[in-house]
Amino acid sequence: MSGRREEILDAAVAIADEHGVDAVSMRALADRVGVTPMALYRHVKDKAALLDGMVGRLLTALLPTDPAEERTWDERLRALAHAARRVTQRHPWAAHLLFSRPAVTPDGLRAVDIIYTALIEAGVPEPQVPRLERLISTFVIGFAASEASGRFAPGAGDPRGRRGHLDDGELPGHEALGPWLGLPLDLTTEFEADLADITRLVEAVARREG
Amino acid sequence: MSGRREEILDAAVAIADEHGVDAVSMRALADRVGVTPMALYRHVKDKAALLDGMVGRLLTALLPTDPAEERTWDERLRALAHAARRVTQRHPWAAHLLFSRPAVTPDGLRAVDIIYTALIEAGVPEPQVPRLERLISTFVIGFAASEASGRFAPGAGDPRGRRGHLDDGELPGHEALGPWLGLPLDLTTEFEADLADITRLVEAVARREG
DNA sequence: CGTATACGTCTACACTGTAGACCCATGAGT
DNA sequence: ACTCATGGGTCTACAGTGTAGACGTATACG
Repeated sequence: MSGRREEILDAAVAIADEHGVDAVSMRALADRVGVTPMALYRHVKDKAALLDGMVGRLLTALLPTDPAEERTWDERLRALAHAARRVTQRHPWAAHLLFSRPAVTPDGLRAVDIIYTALIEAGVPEPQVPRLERLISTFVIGFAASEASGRFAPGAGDPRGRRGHLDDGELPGHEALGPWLGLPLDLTTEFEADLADITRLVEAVARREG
Repeated sequence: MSGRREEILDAAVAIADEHGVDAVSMRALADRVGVTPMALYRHVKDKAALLDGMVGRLLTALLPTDPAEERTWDERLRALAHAARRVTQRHPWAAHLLFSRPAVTPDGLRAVDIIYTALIEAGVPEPQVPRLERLISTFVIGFAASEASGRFAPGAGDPRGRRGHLDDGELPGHEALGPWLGLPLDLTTEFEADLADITRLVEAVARREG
């Protein structure tokens, strides 16, 4: 009940934001809270549980603050997706933790539920809804994690420099796309385009047997 | 040049497979190789570089062994996706490392190239190809990582038991889907269905302006 | 012969998570 | 008024981590 646990989790999040998640050690966290390392174990079972708790705190921030019921299903979906991306931009370390820990926290379930209701409203046949929820959340979290950890970083996709010792004939695709690779990429508009495509995917599934 | 490095990386992979990736310590690895911990640093810059090298080894296994040129673009895509999933099933620890390290290794580029050529063959307008490649690889790796780390695990999606202290009214989506949640899920056929949907997505993009 | 080069060893340091025993304030019950 | 449980905090100690730095040695090549 005591807000002490939340205090601790927030301190841990702050450390991770400032110095990276690796800087979150029990000792450093204890220092920050003004307490002995072992005292933390009264509020947190484990270091693993600590990390779980940290993402839990962020999940809360992900949910729409105002019910905002007015909008259409695809706008609600997009809003949630953008919120998720915003969180992982502010807290890059959190991105790949979202994969490890199933979203069984209340807030996690609430997020899943938003997707469920959106898909139902879109006319997706009910048996397909859970699958599409997983497809969407997987992509969104995956995109966020990729962005946060540099998988999309400049120099990853193409750069002529990178593919040093491969015969050009070995990478026909890269060769064909020469002009388009290496452009600076705007991940925000790319994310938008991806979401639009996925929205169309949902509509297609709904049409197939709605 | 020396195959020593590969020997070491393979030993590390073996340890990770047997006892989890956390069991891959420089000391444990050194023991396994029959050498002193510090000797490893002649072949590997860092622990981080060690992990990179490990996923590099797996990437090699991902690529199609025989050129297998006969097939259509979507079959080649599906084959690659399944190969990726197979790898992360055999080596669950590797899944989320794939997100951290950009695929700049030669084998990584080769995999990207397979997707590029498939998309071009599908008729996707060239400027859109890199984006769709990222969309697809993000989803595939995301699916693999989710599966490997239990995000899809039974008990994650619904279970009545889990959503203990939430008013049922708070999760209308879950309530509406009651019957369909909690079914045992067959991730292989789900993955197939997802890939089919994504194939259709690609076709739609190709149609839009092909 | 001499000298690189590749490979390996030993020692040492700062740091990690956490088990176990102990302490102290508060408040409830009898 | 006395006991007792409970929640929070402290100290010590241990086994394990990655890795910097100095030192050794055996093979291959000029």
